[in-house]
Amino acid sequence: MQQLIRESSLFREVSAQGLNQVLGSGILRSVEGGGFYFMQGDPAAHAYVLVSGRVKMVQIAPNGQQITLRIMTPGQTFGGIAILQPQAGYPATAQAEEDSAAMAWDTAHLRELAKTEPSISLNAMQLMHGYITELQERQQALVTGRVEQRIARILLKLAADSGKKTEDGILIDIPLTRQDVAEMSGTTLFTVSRTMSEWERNGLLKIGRERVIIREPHGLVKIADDLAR
Amino acid sequence: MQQLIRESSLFREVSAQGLNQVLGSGILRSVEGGGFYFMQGDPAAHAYVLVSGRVKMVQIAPNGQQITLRIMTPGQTFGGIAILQPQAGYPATAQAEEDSAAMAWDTAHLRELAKTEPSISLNAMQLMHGYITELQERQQALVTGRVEQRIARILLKLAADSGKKTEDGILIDIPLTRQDVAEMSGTTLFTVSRTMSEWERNGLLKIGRERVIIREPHGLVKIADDLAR
DNA sequence: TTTTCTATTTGCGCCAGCGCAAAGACAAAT
DNA sequence: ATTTGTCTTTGCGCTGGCGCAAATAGAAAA
Repeated sequence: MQQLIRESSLFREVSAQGLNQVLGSGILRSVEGGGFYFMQGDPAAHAYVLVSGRVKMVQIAPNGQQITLRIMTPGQTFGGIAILQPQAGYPATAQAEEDSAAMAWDTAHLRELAKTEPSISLNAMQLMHGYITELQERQQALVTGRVEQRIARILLKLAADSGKKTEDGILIDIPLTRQDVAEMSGTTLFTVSRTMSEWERNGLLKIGRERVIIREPHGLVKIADDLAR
Repeated sequence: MQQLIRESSLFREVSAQGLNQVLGSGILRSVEGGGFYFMQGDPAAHAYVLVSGRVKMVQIAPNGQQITLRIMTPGQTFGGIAILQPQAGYPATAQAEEDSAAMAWDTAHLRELAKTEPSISLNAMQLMHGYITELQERQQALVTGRVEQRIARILLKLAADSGKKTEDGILIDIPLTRQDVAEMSGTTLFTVSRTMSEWERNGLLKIGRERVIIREPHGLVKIADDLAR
């Protein structure tokens, strides 16, 4: 657990004594599956490092449609904007997908810590930079790519993040509904189902209820990178 | 000019002596219309504050299609990620739309300055947070909204940023081609033309070559916010 | 086993928006 | 006034992907 914090994206490179302060000033929060750490727009009062479980960052559009931004695994940071004035609202909602726990630091402590440990600020910026890059890539895909490509990319990304090798291919080791994939790729449940079924017929995937195994990553990559439009 | 820097998004709230250092360590670069301050992927060596002219931030997709992220006006910061390790590449390309000039600071100086003036780090984070919010909003619009809505929003945003009141309505005070609008709203030149012509017929807009006047902002807002889909 | 609940598939119809091509309208240069 | 180059409009045809509804299939509970 200390290990996890020390290597977390927010506190890596923090000195030994700094780390003690960090550990001392954080509090542990646990949220059961389906619950929320915070909702989009809430004043950004805490930054979190996930300790156990899985947490989904989602956005909810005015019309109620959901967009899943990312699925976090232990060690990852969310709500990092809390370093700024808490007036800044959280830009997304953090929902636990299963029972989970996370360490939390409030704005005041964070700023205090950042004063003596500048790497915290840098880490936070690094994180934000990462989000920006990711968002831009996604936006690019949305504008320039076909739905098919977007789905392929999401599957590959999931495989990279939580893939496990099996004899059949790479298993995406999270319960994953077609709806989930749709929310991540900006399309509908139906289109995802049709597309993935097609891929199963071609032998690219092996799919089951809430399960995806990638048989031929290479084939997916080819689809994802295909320039033709 | 000092005025501009003092009030810029990157250096606001910096102390008087800090500001002197800032002014001393920056260099002035000018780029003629069509030229580039930097290209997407270049190592992020400098952060800039625009002094004069207009600069467009664009992304170029693998297939060559362009996405315009924002159009900067004097006082705004671009390339702010340079505070991080320059290994981080710029996430977008900065192209001058007309003859322009900008103050530039390199990574080493920035970090030095940030050490004594912590507000610089905070400003940078604030900036990044702004981008993230903007990108997320745009992504949401891309996924959930109709093309019509996206165009309406872009026009409203442009009006907010560079609108000038005239007797006919709000003039968007930048030369703006249909292609530009298309790149910002993630659609095509043709669709933009058709949509805007329609709006002109309905009296919402008055349009000309590279010119847009919003006659009834309220009508556009209604389209932009319309939940029906 | 049977029931119940939720996830998934699939047929069908539909239309928003794309892409091309050709014509028209401006603005600046000659 | 004429030319040249760029921006804009518009007709036409096409199709990817959406949305609904009904059927099917798994998994878990009873």
